[in-house]
Amino acid sequence: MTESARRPRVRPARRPGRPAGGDAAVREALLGTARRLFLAHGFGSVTIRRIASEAGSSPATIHYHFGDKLGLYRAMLEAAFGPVAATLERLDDPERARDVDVASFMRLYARMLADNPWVPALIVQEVLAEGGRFRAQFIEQFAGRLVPLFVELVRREQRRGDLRADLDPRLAALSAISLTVFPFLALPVTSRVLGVSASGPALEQMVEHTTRLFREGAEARAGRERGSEA
Amino acid sequence: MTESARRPRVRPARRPGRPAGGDAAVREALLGTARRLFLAHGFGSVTIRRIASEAGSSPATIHYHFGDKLGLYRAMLEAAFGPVAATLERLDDPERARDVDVASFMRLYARMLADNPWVPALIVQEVLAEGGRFRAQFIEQFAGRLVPLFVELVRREQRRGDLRADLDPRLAALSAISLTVFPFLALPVTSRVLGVSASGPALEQMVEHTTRLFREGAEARAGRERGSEA
DNA sequence: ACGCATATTAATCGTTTGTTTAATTATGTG
DNA sequence: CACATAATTAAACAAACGATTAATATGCGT
Repeated sequence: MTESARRPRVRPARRPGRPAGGDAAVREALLGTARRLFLAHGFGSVTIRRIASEAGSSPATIHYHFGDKLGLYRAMLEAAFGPVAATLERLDDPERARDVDVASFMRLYARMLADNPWVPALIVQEVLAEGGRFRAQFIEQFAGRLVPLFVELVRREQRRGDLRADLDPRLAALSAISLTVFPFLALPVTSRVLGVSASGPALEQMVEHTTRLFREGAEARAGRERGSEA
Repeated sequence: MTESARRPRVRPARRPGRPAGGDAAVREALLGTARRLFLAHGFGSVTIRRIASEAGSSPATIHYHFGDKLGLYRAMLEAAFGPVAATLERLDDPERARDVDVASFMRLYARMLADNPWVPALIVQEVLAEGGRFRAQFIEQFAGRLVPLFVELVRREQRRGDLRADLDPRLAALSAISLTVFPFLALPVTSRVLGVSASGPALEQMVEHTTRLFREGAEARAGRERGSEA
């Protein structure tokens, strides 16, 4: 009687049972692979088989840890937006928020985006895109607190006389955010057609350019006020 | 012999055969429905059954007109980006391009986005998003020609002495595009957290604010030059 | 009128999908 | 060292998917 009569024909790469290396690395691997694949192809175009396979696991393990595909997706979002939440926490502290201005805010925000390169991509795909599954939560948790904070900063600097009083604070805040965020969102295009980068010295150069353009475009100067925008 | 023995049990809403109203309206309906659904839910999450159903047609008709799901998708993109192509044509004409400046370019671009509200959404989902199926084509057809044109406009105004000579023309062009495009991309969020709109008088107000911020942030003024950004 | 080309659908095919179940192996505890 | 618990897999399921085919009805040139 040959060996193959008793054993399965092909020795599988991994057999059932609790693994020896007892830690939560499997969860992390699944979340990381899910982030990469959902980002690269979209929720509907990624199968849990593929996620499990590329994470060195199986579909049933996803079910065990996250319940279903949407559960894995939600857990991935929760983990991936962590750095954004951390940045917001730092600004909500009234102690620190006192001596922050629009320019330093723009710098802080740009560096967070540069340090976590999947965040711009997630914002594009899950917030800005129609049907993005994270839009409502993003507005509630982040945009709904961060954007008014930006507007308030502009108002404060207007009262101080640093920024033009005839600016609509909401439009000015929107412009500051545009100048800060869009270059990261457009990186896949601009890196090809402009050769720009958003890391290393090029990042600092870009942040410097951007904050200066906003500052000089919005600052109060003698004999410059026109009819109010608001 | 009863009638039901010869006929199908239920008279279907529509039976096979070439329809009476003989025109290409079916194609248009399919393209429009596809645009709406692909935009709302993403390529992978939309079934051709649903597109056909909501367009009042059948899956086989999609196969007849477009070959397969990807063929319908590509035809939809081709049709939807028509206005962008038209705008680019207007600017590539050397006759008209002579007396256009950065500000008027920003205005033109903003109005095109406002007039075709699905264009920003498509740019988000099919160009900026990772794995966007239109990215390469968009770069080749639009961004690759439009962005250098923007850079050239900045350079021209620098030579004229209208814009600061120490600006990096590529970063300045990027800022102009950021200020123009981002507000449309972010509309789903900003309309909720800022209450901004991008139509009617609010659009003109936004364009006016944006062009002025760029102009005054980038214009040449006495005693203002610093070390070159380039 | 006739007949070929055009446009449409119902029905169905083979896959692939997300999910579930049952079996299997390791860990931790008393 | 037994035994409950935790973590994993192979296998299988029903449902849904994209695609195809054959039938069918209209339009149109002759």
